[in-house]
Amino acid sequence: MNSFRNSVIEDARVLTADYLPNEMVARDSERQEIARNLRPMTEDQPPIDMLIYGPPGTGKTSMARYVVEELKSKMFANSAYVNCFSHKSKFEIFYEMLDKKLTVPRDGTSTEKVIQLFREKVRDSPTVIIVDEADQVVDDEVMFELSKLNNTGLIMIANDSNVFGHFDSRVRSRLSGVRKIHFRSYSVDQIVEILKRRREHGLRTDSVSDKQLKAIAKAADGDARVGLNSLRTAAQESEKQGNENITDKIIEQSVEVSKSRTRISSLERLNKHQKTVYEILEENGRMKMGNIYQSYCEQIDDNKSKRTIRRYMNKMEAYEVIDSEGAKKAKRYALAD
DNA sequence: AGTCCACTGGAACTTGAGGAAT
DNA sequence: ATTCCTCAAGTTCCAGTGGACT
Repeated sequence: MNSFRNSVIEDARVLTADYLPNEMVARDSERQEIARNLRPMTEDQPPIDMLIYGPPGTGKTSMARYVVEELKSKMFANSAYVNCFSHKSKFEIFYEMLDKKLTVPRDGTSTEKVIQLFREKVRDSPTVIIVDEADQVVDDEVMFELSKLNNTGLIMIANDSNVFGHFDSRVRSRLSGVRKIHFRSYSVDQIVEILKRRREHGLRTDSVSDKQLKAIAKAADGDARVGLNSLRTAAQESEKQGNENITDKIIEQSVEVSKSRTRISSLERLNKHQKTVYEILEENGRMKMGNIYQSYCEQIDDNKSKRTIRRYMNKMEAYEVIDSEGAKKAKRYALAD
């Protein structure tokens, strides 16, 4: 790829959060549990469906992909991945999981047809379906259809464990056998370990010290993605400056850059109404619902109903953009820290 | 300890866009 | 061209709950 000798970076791909490492740090029991639930597939039996949940940057998606790759190395199996943040509807979700795309974007193919095509695809080869950001799915039929499919295993990924709350009882009972697996935030030491392994494969080894990795890990606050982005940003910046080693100053800057970048990217996901709520909380600090909604209506012409705003806020809370404390009348909302 | 009511979240209903059927 | 159907997004309605206040 690059014929020049790089001063710091040896393999940039290794430093991205999407890179799938060949072993996962500190998630052994979770790995085993996922593998155990999929294992029946190797004996032609239906696997146990799963919900993996936990805060951002705790390795949920990576681990799911990791275990599925592991399974594929042991048997003939396929996998399908769909992220429901950008594909929310029944049509889009099934369409995304097909590998032969139809004429883009929509050629009048009905949702039923797309599901039928997916069924055909899955019929002859056992398939693990990874449904990322499953809490974005509003239509409970999707989960029903997915859980009904033969010859497939289902891994759902979400931020909180209560994603089925709004589904109807038929779907809930269908999903009642789903095994829930909790991914907790990483400790500082665990993030250091993750960063060390990436350094080993992606960087010239002595370009960044253990102590510096620890500083990055501390700032990442349990979110491995933030840690990895900080390290990559620091490495790229040093490279650009032609330095042999990453300096503390660059580390400090990169941590800031990457933290604000994550914040911005989660803010970019908010719609206009959610942004208004965000700004109100930013300005006023901790507030109760009534006051938030009142200010919101004052600031915006085409205001949505209170119920809708509350739904939006539930989402913001699941994505850790805002926080709440107390219950009922004493409940107060604020920006997440 | 009793009443009040702000807040929550489930459920049914409405709206509007866009494809399918005739 | 029109009517019908499906789907997503939002609204209206409402019962339950437990803090706040007396």
